[in-house]
Amino acid sequence: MIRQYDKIKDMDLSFETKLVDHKINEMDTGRDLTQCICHVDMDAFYASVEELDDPSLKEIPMAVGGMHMLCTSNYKARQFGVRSAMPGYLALKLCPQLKIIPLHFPKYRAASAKVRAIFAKYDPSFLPMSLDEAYLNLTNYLSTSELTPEQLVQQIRDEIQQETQLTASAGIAANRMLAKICSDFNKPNGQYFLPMEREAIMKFTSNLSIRKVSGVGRVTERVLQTLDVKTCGDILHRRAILYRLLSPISFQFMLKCYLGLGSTNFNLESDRKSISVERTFSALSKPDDLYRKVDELAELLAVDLGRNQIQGGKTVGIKLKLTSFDVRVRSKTYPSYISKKEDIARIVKELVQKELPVSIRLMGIRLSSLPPKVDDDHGVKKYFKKRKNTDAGEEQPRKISTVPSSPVSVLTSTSVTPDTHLTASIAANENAPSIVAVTCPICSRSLALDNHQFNQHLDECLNKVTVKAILQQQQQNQSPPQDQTQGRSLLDYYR
DNA sequence: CATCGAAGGACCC
DNA sequence: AGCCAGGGTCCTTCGTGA
Repeated sequence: MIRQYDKIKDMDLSFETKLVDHKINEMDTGRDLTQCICHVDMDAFYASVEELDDPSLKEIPMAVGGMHMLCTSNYKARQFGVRSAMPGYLALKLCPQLKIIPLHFPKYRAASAKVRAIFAKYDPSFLPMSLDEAYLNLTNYLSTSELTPEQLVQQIRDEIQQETQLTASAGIAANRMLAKICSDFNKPNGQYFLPMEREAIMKFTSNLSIRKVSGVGRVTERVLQTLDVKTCGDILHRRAILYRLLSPISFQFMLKCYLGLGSTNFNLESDRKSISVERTFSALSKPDDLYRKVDELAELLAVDLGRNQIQGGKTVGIKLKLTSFDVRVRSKTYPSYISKKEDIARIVKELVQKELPVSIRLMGIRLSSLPPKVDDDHGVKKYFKKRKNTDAGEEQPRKISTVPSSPVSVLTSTSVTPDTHLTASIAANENAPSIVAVTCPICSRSLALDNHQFNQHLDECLNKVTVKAILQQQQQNQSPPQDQTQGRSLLDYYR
């Protein structure tokens, strides 16, 4: 798939560059710098809570979790390289004297509740992401106080420490994406303030490793690395290439990274989409053993369903991790909601049966297509919420994403072979400042212009029409372009 | 052909 | 100095009903 890149990399991408620049400009000027968002992250949360109960743990390397996997480690243990999300056996190799404490969720929940009570004082609609992490919108509070954002956040963190004896780190910035990154900057017991100003933000992102952005993991990092993109600032130089290579959604995401854009609203009305249980065990392959596991899991899931007040789900799915570590996911959707333990078990067994013979080390079962949450009000309020949601999303993740054809179609649709067409005209212009007949790829008009005029025309055209409108127009005017770029998703590069 | 369901992944905490 | 566990979300692609 790198071949796709090789093909593109030597091409003339001046048109793409223009198109992207226009898009960047649009996004840049639409920037919202009015909000003050804070991301608070408790330091080594589970481990710190355990240390509260047993202060002697502070003096030794310690981690919380199980032999299979650790959730957190204290800072003593981190000196040995013991990190969270590390299997216990490996951690013990790194640090033989490591003490591993089992999880005590009720304790963590209690500590979390105290912290959240503090958050609520400063932002009643704060957004908890997990027990130890939350976003706060401090804009309102700041408007009624003399404090600077930094002073206010210091105050919040002091309060947390007084109330719980636990320390927190925080990031303060114009949106969630930036605040999240900032909270990592002065990690244990510190905070970082990124002013809500364009210049400061652009400077910040220009040298920021792309990997710091939430949503960019190992795979994406590697793919981008092969495209010479290491920092958010690098995205600008590679914008045309990225535009050609990535899906609209991925590309939009890249531009946001470059510009330091992120969402500021917390009302993501997130009812859950699925509920599941899964367990790892020593290899099983006998059907009877598998079915017994199914019964166990179905039982657990049914209990969970009840505890979460979920009526049921229309889609029943299984996940099998083979002893080879390959993963198989299967699912089936029904017209009515499935909720009873027996029904779940029966359907799951059918799904499992089709996979036989298998030897697996993990089995998971899942219910999705859950019923919409009916929060006891009729019509009006729901309608209101919906509206609020859509108009608040002025910078939602998928703006150009609804375009079914690829962005490349802008190019491919106008003339038979637009690339050669464009480059031909430009090449001609190099030889002499002659006037060449070209077809504008945007408005589809035939033009007799020299290179400079043509570029000017492009600018005008781009300013008049939004990218979306362009694409729509192209779509209805043109026959479907034969698109040789199939895999523009990041993931495709991996194969 | 717009939609949906299924499968496969990446990623997050 | 290996990618694990368990609970999720979201994105993408493909195939199939219309």
